[in-house]
Amino acid sequence: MLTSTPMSAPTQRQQAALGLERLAALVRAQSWRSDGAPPLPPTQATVLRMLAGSGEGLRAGHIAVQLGVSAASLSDSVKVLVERKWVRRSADPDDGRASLLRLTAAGRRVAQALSSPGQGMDRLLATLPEADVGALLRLTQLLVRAAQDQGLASGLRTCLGCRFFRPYASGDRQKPHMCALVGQPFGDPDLRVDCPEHEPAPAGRASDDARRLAASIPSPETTADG
Amino acid sequence: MLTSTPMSAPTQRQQAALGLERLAALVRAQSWRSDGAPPLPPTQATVLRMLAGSGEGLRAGHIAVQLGVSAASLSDSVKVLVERKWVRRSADPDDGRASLLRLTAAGRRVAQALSSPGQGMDRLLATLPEADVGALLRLTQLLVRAAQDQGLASGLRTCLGCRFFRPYASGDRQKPHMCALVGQPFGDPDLRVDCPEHEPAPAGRASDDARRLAASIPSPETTADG
DNA sequence: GGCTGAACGATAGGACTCCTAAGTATCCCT
DNA sequence: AGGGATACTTAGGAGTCCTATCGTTCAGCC
Repeated sequence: MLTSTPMSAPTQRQQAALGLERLAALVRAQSWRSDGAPPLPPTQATVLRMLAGSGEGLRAGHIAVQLGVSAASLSDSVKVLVERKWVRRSADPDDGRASLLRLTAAGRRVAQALSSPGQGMDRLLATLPEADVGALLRLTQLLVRAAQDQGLASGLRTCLGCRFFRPYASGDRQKPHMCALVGQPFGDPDLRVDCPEHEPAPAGRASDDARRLAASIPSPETTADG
Repeated sequence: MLTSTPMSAPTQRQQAALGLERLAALVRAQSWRSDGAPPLPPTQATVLRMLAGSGEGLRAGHIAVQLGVSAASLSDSVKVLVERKWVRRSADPDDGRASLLRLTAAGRRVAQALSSPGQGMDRLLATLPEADVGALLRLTQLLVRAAQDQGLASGLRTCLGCRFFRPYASGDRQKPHMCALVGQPFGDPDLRVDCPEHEPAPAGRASDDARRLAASIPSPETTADG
């Protein structure tokens, strides 16, 4: 009998991989149809959002690394954004070979519309209870971190992998983690994906943090209202 | 009052949205570099995996809907797969307009290599503790379900939204849910993304299930081993 | 100062993905 | 049988992404 699927029940990992892949496809597709805001191609939208989140401009290479695409690919997208007058190149004072990308006033307006509540992903996440959003945030960080470790992307400025990050160091249940830079406790919901103050941690420490964070489950307390 | 960014600290939702978007980009980029297996373009890989998971072939429209792309887009990808002799079209006995897509022997080999452990997403998920994989599975289902509700994708055969799904109906902690079709209890890790036996539930019931599942947090018991 | 190798980034050429619009064949309903 | 809806394909065009190559600049070295 040679059944096409060797096991009757696929493993949880396989199912999760399928789900994640499907979700990724939908997330990307979402960008084309964002109603209300101008329907931008997905990569362009992402670049605009990244620029909006970083006051003084970003280098092309930095963005390419964060998205896991080649410098050439990114150059394509930037070219279009420049043609549309949403992004401006300016010289990087620190490096004559590089240029800093900044939003123009028009670009800032577009970026604003993109990340306004009710747009894109935000609309999906609004359907989740708060505790789940925190859990999702933690999981995405772990996975992005894993991707980093495997050389798929590097240079992401997440709390995980930052030398100032102290997981479960505050003793506070609601805000268990600490940022050693600002000296303040914070919780899963406050984990940053692209923190301007980020400084990379030594490789060993980062993996260790990841393991500690991974072993925990967000505390049910925050769901009190069931 | 209409402030652009009301708070200096980004909300958890915005951070999660950023993380999800970044993760989606990485997930997609991953496909190009899968080492060991042939580096397939992401959409083609996804289609092959879907076909591998469904014994008797799928209709083009079904796949398009699951991926959230237009029928025309999907037709493009299928054309390439057929040219490469990995997929074969055969007549759908039930509908003369449609054709069923099936893997050829060669296609089956490729698909197998793609989903073998250690490939693609599986490698990322292997870094997570088991309980987190379960949590991720649940979250992806909720989000995919939310996407369905918003008309971004329909036709996905997830447990959520299936008329046989009974969340938290078994009383068993480890396997709290029930599938009314097979009459067996199962847990978060067993939730299906693309179940062949799926039958859609009435709209109201589905949303209700989603809410119940959303309100819960995976039980820490499954992590016993810290 | 001038040379060399590495790094940043742009361009060229090609493949893949995705869209809308329009066309063909089939199905289903009246 | 006729008419509208449905499944799918084709055509045309834009966006994304790759590798390979090139020009510029930086950093280290003579």
